[in-house]
Formats: sequence, C-alpha cells, structure tokens
Amino acid sequence: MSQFITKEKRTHYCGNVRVADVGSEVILFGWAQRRRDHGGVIFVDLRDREGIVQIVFNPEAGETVHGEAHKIRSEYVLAVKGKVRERPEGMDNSAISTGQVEVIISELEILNESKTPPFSFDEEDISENVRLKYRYLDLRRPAIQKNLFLRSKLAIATRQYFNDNGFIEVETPFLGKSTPEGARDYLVPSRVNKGTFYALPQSPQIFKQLLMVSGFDRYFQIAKCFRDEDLRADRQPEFTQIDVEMSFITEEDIMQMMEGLMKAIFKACLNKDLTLPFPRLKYADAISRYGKDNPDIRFGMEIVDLTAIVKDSGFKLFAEVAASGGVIKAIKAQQASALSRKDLDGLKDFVAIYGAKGLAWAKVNAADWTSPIYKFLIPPVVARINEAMDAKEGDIIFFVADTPKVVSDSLGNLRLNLGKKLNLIDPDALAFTWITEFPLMEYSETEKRFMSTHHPFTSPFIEDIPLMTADPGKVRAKAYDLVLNGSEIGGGSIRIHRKDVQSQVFSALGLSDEEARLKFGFLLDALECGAPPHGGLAFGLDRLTMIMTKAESIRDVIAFPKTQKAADLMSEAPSKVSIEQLMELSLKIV
RNA sequence: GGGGUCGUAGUUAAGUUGGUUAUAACGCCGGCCUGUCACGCCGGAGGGCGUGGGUUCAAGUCCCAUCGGCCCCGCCA
Repeated sequence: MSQFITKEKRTHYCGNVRVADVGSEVILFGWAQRRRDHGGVIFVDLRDREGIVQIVFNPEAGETVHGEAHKIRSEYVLAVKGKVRERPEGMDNSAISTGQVEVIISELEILNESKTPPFSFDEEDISENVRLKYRYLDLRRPAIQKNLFLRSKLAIATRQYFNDNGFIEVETPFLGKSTPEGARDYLVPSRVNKGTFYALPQSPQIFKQLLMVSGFDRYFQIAKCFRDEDLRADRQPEFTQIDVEMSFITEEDIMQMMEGLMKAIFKACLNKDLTLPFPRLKYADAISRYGKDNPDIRFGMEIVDLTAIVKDSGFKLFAEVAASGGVIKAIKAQQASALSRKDLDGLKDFVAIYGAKGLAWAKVNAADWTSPIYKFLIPPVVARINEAMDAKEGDIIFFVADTPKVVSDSLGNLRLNLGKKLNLIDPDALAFTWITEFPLMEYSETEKRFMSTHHPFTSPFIEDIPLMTADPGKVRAKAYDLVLNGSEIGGGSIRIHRKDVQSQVFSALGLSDEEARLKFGFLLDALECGAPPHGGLAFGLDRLTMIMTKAESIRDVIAFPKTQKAADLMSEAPSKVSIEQLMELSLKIV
C-alpha cells in the first residue's frame, strides 16, 4: 500500500477543477459519492466541500489502479492523482461546477472504506430523526455545508465591522447567578458549594452593562445563550447572540451603528447592498396595522378597524362585542377567487388557534356580498365597510370580532397565512423595520402584576416617568427591535443608568428595594459608581442566518442542534449520570 | 401543560371495509457491460409493521397505554 497522503499534497479541491487546468496533473482527496462501473471504464463522482468532479478510471491505467477502482463504494475516502482533460464533445454536465472537465486517474489510494451510509448525499427528503442521528453524515450534504459556511462568513464580517468601529470583544461567564425574571434557567450544580447552583446565561445583559460602568465604552461579543423553554422551528435551547453595548449614545446612535452592521454583513455574505436607513414603525402602529410586533411588511393586506362602523349596525354579534370592550377588525384578500369555500371554512379553525371564536368572511360582488353575515347587515353598512376596506369585486374580506388581543393575534397570523397561500410574498425581498416605542411593561394576567416587556433595566421615556405610578401600561420604553421579513432578528434598549429611575421601575414591577437588592444588588451598586448613559442591542445570529440561507428550520443553520424535546439524537444527551456523580454533588433524583 | 401530524426493509413511501407466504422505488450483494453522470441489463438478499398490552377465529389495519420525530398554542424579561 502506497503512502499517498504523506508524500503528496492536494493541488485542488474537487469542486474547483476548471477548464483552465486542462493538461495539468492534479492530486485530489475526497469522498466517492457515486460509482458508475461500465466494466471497462469506471466513473466516480468525487466530492469534497467545494463540490464534485468526475474522475475516470480507464483500463489502460493498468490492472492495479483499475482493479482497485472496482472496489470503490459509496463514501469511500480516496486520494487520486490524474490529468485534467476536457470532456469529449457533448459529454458536458452542466449540473456541476466542474462539468466541462474530468480527471483521468493514474494513481488511486483508498484512504478509508465506509459502511453503506443510511442515506445518499444527493437526496433531499430524508426524515429529520435519521438526519439528526447521523448528523456527521447529514453535515456532508452540500446544502447544510453551504449554510454553515455562510454562518461563518457572517460571524467574521461581524467581528470585522466591530473591530473597524472601535469595539472590544469581551467574554462573559457561562457560570453565573440564577435570576428568576425571564426565561427558565439551565442550572449547573456546584460541587464545591453544596446545595447551590450556577445558571447558564440567558444573555450577557448584566455583564455588558457592568463593562460600560467599567469604561470600555464599546463592547461586543458573539455569545452563546441558554434558555430552558420549549422549542420551536426558530428556537433552540442554546443559541448565539451578537451582543452589543455602547456608552454615551442615544437610540439613534445605536440604530445607525446596527444598520451599518447589517449593511456590512449582507454585503460580505450575499453581496447585497442594503438601503439605509431602515423604515421605522411604532409598536402601537405595528399592532394596529399588522397585529404583530414583528410585522412582515413584504406585502400589504393591512388590518382595518371597523368597530365604529359596525357597532350600531344592528348586527347583534358585532354590537355585543363592541359593547363589552371588544373590537371588530378586518383584512382584505385581493382578487382571492383561488380560495374555495372549503379553504374559507378551514381558516375558521386556523384563527381558533389564536383564540378567535369565529371568522366571518365576505366575497365582494358587483352589487352585494356572498357571505354568511350579509343578511344581518343593512346595505348602507355594507357600503361603508366596502369603502373602508377599499373592496373591489372579487376581493374577500375577513372579520374577527373579539378582545383587542385576540383580534390582533388572529388577524395578524391570518394575514401571514393568506400572504403565503396567495403568493403575495417576494421570497427574495429583504424588508427591515425598526419597531420603536415599546411599552415599558405589560400587565400579566397569570402573574397579576406588571412585567417588563423587554427587561427591568430598560429606560423609560423621561417624559413618561410621571405615568409610572398612575398608569404603568402607558409608559413607553426606549427599546427597539429590528425585524426582518416578519422575524425578530434583534432587540435592544437604552438602559437605566440612574439609581432613582431604576428604583421606580422596580417598584412599578412590584419589586421591593430589598428584593431588588437580593437579585441584582451588584448591578445597583455599580449604577451608583459612575455609570455612564448606555444602551445596546443583541441580534439572534441563528435567525439571521436562517433568513440569509432561506432555511426553514433553525436546525439547518446549527451544526449540532437539539430536537423539540431538547435532546441530541446523536450523542443521546441528556442522559442519566452515575449515583457517584450525584452523591458528589449532594443531589438526589426524586 | 395543551392541540395537530407522523412512525411499515438501510432509505423514502403504498398497504382498500381487519382475511392466505406484507408491496414498490432507491440503496445493498453477485454477474455482465469501455462514456456514463439518478449509467444500463440479469439475478439475489433483506422487514413482520416504534414499544407494551387488549379485542378477535384472524391485527400495519380496531381499542388502551407508552416512546420518539415534526408543526403550532401556552411559555420564550
């Protein structure tokens, strides 16, 4: 057996061999994706991270090489030496980057054999559990590799940008203090301090504020964060944030700096030139026009409030909802004849997910409506609705009458559903929006108290501070989210840097000075030691990568992701541990 | 915590109102083949239907429980 790998150096990646290399001798390493053995000539598709090249074994190469080539099977690891040549007339393969050339092999070494893989690498429809169990093989697939290469570019462009702008990257601890506010913590038992626990960070929030107190002025970190909450298609228990904090700045400064980051990232990764600044939308407007604080503005179909028009229309259902503090709102699907009666009925079930008790619809005709509620409405009301909705013949109007929250949730999601169903969304569009003027806190029915919308260190609008005791829900926060194509990709705020304001916020949240001191004492102390005005933001690197790669699942942009039950099917984590390990930690499973 | 959906050869799927030895394609193994690129042709092996109960003369097919994948609601400051 020759010692190919020790005596020869690779000259090309498989996917990079081109017509310009014709005539030259190349050394390639890669995996055999497919073998086409014609008895005489044998073709092998040799694959590496850059792509595939066809290598050719002719009988003329000699008994040894040709005989060895017969043994090649799927995913064998090969080293080959050969001469690049142009493919014979009419034999080009436009499906691969190297399709105009092939390599006539003179030497072959099988560096390693492979078990028959559970799936082939040019397949698309492989079930997720198989993919995740053999993740190391799944990661051989070009589609996934492409995503991870882009993710890497994104991280590098980020570091480049922040470096160019005078930021310092600081690592903050993974083992920290559990804070009961917010998401559930992942806990790590302390061996040295029996009965106590560290928490993995949900975000470096407090530490980055402390770095501002320390005077670093501009900080960033590409930080792993952990949240022990249920998973979704765009949520993993461990995820990556691009975390940023700046001192002596306003919201404007931060938004501008972040817009610059987005521009740099999209240029570096996709060679796209973004137009700045991004449009802005106040939180209240986002909710009323789109029903969501992460609106997808790639298409219209805005929500229209019809409460004033229908509350006295004589239609009992609408009147009752309006009388009890509810609202009646509607969206309009333009020229939606594609929607069958069955589709319309199905949508009723769809809005029920969001708590809507019903969904009324109306097909707009030249002179009237086809609608289950038409008979309850007198013609002038129908005319006023048509006018408010700007409805034309062939349009379909959807009404929901319920509490403001249910109406927003159901119409906001129905709008997205219809947008997809009716192909109203340009898949290549990049619609950024800043959402501003979030409420500082919202009343929680389950907790029976006000809770921070963002987090308890978010600065209120100074002019709204008097409302803090009188009407806490009305206080606006100096907080902003960046939304891209209906996905929240980042959020941040100006922080509170004065202790008196911080105390007021804590008390509005129902937190006594004592409790606050217990939970965040060191931060409060720090704020009293010359904290500069500061603020920042954090981006979800995974979600951003998802959008840039058009991935449907966050698992497709993370090398080794978890399933919905937060398990790793490959390594079988989490797992039980030995009784000795538990005893060392003074833990007992109940 | 809740709703939905799926689980049948290595993989992807089909399997009628429960009825003889459970289908197909790809993959795999063997043979033939000097230009294919999802190579072709001939032949072959391979599963007892996620798991455990139950109903029945008879269960992928019905019932109960349970495990797991995916999507969603709640949750995610």
